[in-house]
Amino acid sequence: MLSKKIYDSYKTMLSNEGLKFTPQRLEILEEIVLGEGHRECEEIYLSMKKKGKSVSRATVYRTIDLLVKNNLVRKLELGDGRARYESKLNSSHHDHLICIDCGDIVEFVDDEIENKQEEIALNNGFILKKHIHQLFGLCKKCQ
Amino acid sequence: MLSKKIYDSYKTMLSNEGLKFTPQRLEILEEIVLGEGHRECEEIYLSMKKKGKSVSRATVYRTIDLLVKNNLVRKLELGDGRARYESKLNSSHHDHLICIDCGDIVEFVDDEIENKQEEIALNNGFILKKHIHQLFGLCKKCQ
DNA sequence: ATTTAATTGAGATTGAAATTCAATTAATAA
DNA sequence: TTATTAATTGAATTTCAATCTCAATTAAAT
Repeated sequence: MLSKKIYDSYKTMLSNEGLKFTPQRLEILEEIVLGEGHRECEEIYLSMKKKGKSVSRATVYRTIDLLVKNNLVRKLELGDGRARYESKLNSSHHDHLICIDCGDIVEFVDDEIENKQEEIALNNGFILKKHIHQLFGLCKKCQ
Repeated sequence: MLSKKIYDSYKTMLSNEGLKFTPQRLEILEEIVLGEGHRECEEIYLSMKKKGKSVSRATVYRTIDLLVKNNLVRKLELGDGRARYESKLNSSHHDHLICIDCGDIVEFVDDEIENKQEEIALNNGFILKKHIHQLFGLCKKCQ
């Protein structure tokens, strides 16, 4: 179950956007925050159906877009045409190391790289807004 | 026109893969090597048609996949659902800084980041095969 | 309780990319 | 050079994730 803090801030966020607080919207955030990370829309949708939730693919897609826009969820594009999603509420910023064989995902952060990125943007006259940094390779099991 | 060196190595590559050296395959590589970088399949296709080349979308898609697979062309996925392509023959390795407003692309390299990436992979038991590193922000004009 | 505008969901649509298959063509051998 | 053969091409079709449509439903303000 979602913590009161998250529950309330979600309600406030929706209210601020002039949107309604619906059972589907609540259950989709709940599914993402409490469930596995790095899942695609279809997996999230199927997991909810399996639990007997009344929800449609269209609403999952729409709500996830909303959550991404409001910084509650992070969208991962791994280049295979299907986006993955993970909650931003239970972990801090990180990038991803992905096994090209088994699909396993490891999270990493490197402060030096984070700083370098800012520096590079600055040196080119850019204001950095976001970045995508993904390392692809073979994990221990797959070598 | 393609240099003899590139022309010959392309022929060798195709031969090694048991593939035929066709006018379409030659002209598609020529278009990518001699034309603008960071273009999508459709742009490459239309540019060729404009020049009166006899080629189809299907062949452009198929040949580009082949060129990417053989390391002659780099594929860029910027998260908007359309892949961009650039020749790897006229420039060395680099990553990209992209303006989220005007779409302008600046290339960058940072040796320290390159090393850090290897280190991170190693520390997690991975053998690094490739990486995607994209910085998104506002360029000078768009701030 | 009523009103009103937002939301939902089944199904249709979109668009980039991949695939099909008959006609064509490159490459090898005669 | 010609014949043979297997690969290639391209128009059209298909795929698939994602988006959109619109009638029915529902949250929330009055």
